[in-house]
Amino acid sequence: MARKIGSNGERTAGAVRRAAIQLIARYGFAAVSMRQIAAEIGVQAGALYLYTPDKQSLLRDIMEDHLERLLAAWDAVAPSGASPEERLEAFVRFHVRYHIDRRDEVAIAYMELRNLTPENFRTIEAQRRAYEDILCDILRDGAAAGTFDVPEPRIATRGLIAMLTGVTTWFRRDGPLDIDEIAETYLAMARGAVGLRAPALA
Amino acid sequence: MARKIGSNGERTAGAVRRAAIQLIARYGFAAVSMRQIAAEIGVQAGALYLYTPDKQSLLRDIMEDHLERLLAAWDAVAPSGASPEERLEAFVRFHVRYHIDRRDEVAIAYMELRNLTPENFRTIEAQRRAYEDILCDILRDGAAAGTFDVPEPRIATRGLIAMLTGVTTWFRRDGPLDIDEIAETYLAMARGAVGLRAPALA
DNA sequence: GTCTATATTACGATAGAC
DNA sequence: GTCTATCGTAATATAGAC
Repeated sequence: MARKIGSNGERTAGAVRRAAIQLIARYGFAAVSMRQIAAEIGVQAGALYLYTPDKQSLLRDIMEDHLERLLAAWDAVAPSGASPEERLEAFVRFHVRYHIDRRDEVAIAYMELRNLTPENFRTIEAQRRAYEDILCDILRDGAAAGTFDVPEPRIATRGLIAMLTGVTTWFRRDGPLDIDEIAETYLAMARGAVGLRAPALA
Repeated sequence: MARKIGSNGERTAGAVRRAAIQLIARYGFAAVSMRQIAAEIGVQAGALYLYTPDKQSLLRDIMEDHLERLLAAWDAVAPSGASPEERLEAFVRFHVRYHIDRRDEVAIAYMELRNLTPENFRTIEAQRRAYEDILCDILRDGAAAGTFDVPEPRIATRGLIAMLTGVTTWFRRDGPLDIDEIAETYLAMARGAVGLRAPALA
């Protein structure tokens, strides 16, 4: 969806997006009205339609941008020429940190799939699948190399991603553990789940 | 919520509940209207209010009944006097099977928490926490006995439950794997995640 | 026990003034 | 670029006939 060119419009466009993400993550797409989003940023409901053709497009754009950024962020840190074990470690640490940092978008991407039109769903689902395939390839390579014990890579992939993503439902910034400690705890579980022993120190 | 005494009412009460569960699981609580639920069972919207005082109570009752049944079902199969390892196995098999069998209720219990009033949320959250504690106690006992390697039992509990419950999002009855095979795959991952080696046969 | 009819409120989206 | 005003529709819930 095209952005308008005016001066204040740029600011408002961003504000619309941020307010929509926050409100939809908290209350759900169907429960949030365009009026609520408008009120959150201090404009009237009609003004929102300068920045989105309709409510559905707002949801699709939020999810699409999130998944594009997620895939790009992994590409930027993905280790090349590393062993499956090293790639798994990098993926777990990346996933936990990224999903905590973008909790609202993550919650929307996971919970609001059913509020997409069929056409929009296909687009988003393909992106989600591309992300899933990153981990699945790591598991397959590790199984092929004999370092992982993973008889069903697709099931293991979904199990691990569900486990890791779950952190977004309970993590609090003021909790007893910081992000790195949590990531290491999840990493130890993920390593065990694919049949790797604890690293040397233990 | 009191049930009416009439003859046809008994049947309709059950139909309301079943239709509500199915529709809310599929489209989400906020997106489903009382008219839709009524249409699904062939009555007018007004007739629903013979069986529930309002839409919110319908949601609370669905979640409350589900969690009560879940806790009762575990009590019925929970092994007594067993080792942490045996209890973990029993829990994983129970959880996977029960959550596949009651997918609609499970989806509602996990996704619609934010649509509960604060008071209803507290009730449901306490039940959810009681279920979580079952697994957490198993992990703590295993860690205390030295058979599990679980430095953070609460995090491990949430990770495992998220992993196991994820099965409800992709399982298809006509898929290549039956429920028992899937449960064994998840069991192997869960065992590894808590630091148990694969059982003898491998 | 269920219906029709309705009160009341809110929704998404658009039109036109400024 | 934003506002006010509004159109058309649909929501939850209730009242009263049958």
